[in-house]
Amino acid sequence: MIPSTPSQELAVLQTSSLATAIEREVERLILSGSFAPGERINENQLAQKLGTSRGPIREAVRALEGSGLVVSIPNRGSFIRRLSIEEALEIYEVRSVLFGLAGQLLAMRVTDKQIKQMGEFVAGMEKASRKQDFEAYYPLNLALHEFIVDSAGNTTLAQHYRSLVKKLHLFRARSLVQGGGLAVSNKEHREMLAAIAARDPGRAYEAHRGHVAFAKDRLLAVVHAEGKVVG
Amino acid sequence: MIPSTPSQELAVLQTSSLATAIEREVERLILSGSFAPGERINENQLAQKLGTSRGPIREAVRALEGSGLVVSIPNRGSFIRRLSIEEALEIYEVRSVLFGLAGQLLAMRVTDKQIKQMGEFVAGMEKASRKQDFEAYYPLNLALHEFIVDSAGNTTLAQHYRSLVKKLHLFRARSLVQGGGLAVSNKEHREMLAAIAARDPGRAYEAHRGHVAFAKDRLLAVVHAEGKVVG
DNA sequence: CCCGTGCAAATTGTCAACACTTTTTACGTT
DNA sequence: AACGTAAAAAGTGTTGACAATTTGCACGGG
Repeated sequence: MIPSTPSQELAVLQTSSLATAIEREVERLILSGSFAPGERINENQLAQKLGTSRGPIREAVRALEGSGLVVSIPNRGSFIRRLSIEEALEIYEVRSVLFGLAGQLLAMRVTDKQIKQMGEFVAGMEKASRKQDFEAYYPLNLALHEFIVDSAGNTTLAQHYRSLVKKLHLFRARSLVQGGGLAVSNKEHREMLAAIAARDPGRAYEAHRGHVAFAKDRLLAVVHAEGKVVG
Repeated sequence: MIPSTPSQELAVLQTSSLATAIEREVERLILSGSFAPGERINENQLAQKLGTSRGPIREAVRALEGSGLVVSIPNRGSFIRRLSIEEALEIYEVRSVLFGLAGQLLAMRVTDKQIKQMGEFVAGMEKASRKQDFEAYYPLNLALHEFIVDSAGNTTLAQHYRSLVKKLHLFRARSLVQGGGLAVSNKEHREMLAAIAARDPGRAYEAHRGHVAFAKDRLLAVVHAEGKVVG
């Protein structure tokens, strides 16, 4: 048989279903902010926009509800979840131990090549930090975190970690997340790298857990400061 | 308006939808073993059995896919997930730090009444253990774990923890999970309780994390022993 | 006897229509 | 003008039907 060369869109449909493709698209719309927290998802409107019917839309929304990005109220509709500061802090707590575990597991199995790769990420962030280049910093930071979680060798851990990170995107004040300065964060990255390079699981756990826990503290500090100004 | 007294089944439908009710029912069927791992979920058959149509069934299955109890293959159907020993061990790793966090958080907020309640659970298990009464032991053990996770004051943590426990039910050899004896487990429970009662977060984290980690080790030991006998 | 081919049954994927609920709008009363 | 009420519009919940794909099975060739 002659192998066909379908469009990339159709290629996706071969391994997943239409509902899954819709789920990814809606998730993208939510995480990018196109769908604002609290906003209702209009099934008819979305179906028309994506050139499909309501059936697959409802399946996709149901899946998103399970991942916590959407809440459904019977006979009322599905709404983009609104994340309170308390919930955001809760998520940080859970995320911190998961990231700690990722560091611990990575320390036990890391290769020299992976250490080198991590070093490049950290060095790149330090460079961006010195130049106050936030645009360059952000993707590198994301890449380092993804790299650590993916390299830990525990897909369950990676799935739950990613789920938490996605949920955090719903937090209205997520632009504040980097509040507290890049220099402090870089220092923590250095300690993480050192612990991994030393292949010390306990030290790596603490360094990674602490990194997220400190980020939580920084967020809390910013929110508190904001609250005092506003109220 | 006169409040109606609908059947319990309909009462559920008021707060959730038919798809959610179906999701719960199918989840129950899976966790109870009525649906065996690897088995396909026949949409028509299930719809007829539950007196509904395929629409809500598909929504429910889609949600279960998100929680990892079901895997869907396009044009083939949805299957009860089969959990390998490697995946089970992965889950234990994640569960251990989550339970550790639960213990840590509980130690920081526990009331005297809660300490007393925990003590009763532990005492009950010790009693059941002495009598080798597994039937009495199991629900008490479950209750203690649920109590700890629910009392930690972090719903995100509780949700993810429960999701992991449900997934572990898919493991074919879950009957082996208690392998290693109840006495050892009770000793760990005592240490957990002592750490909570002392309101020592660090000690509580270690005691709780260790409890699940040891359970993982015991499972691993049993599986290894079994493997040697078989192969 | 084994294997591939092709038809038939079963099953999933998708859609459009209908029933029911909620929300909005218009209207009349106070 | 404000409020309550009722009709109309909009939207969700559910169903049955049709299309497309996969699976099971009989048949015939090697």
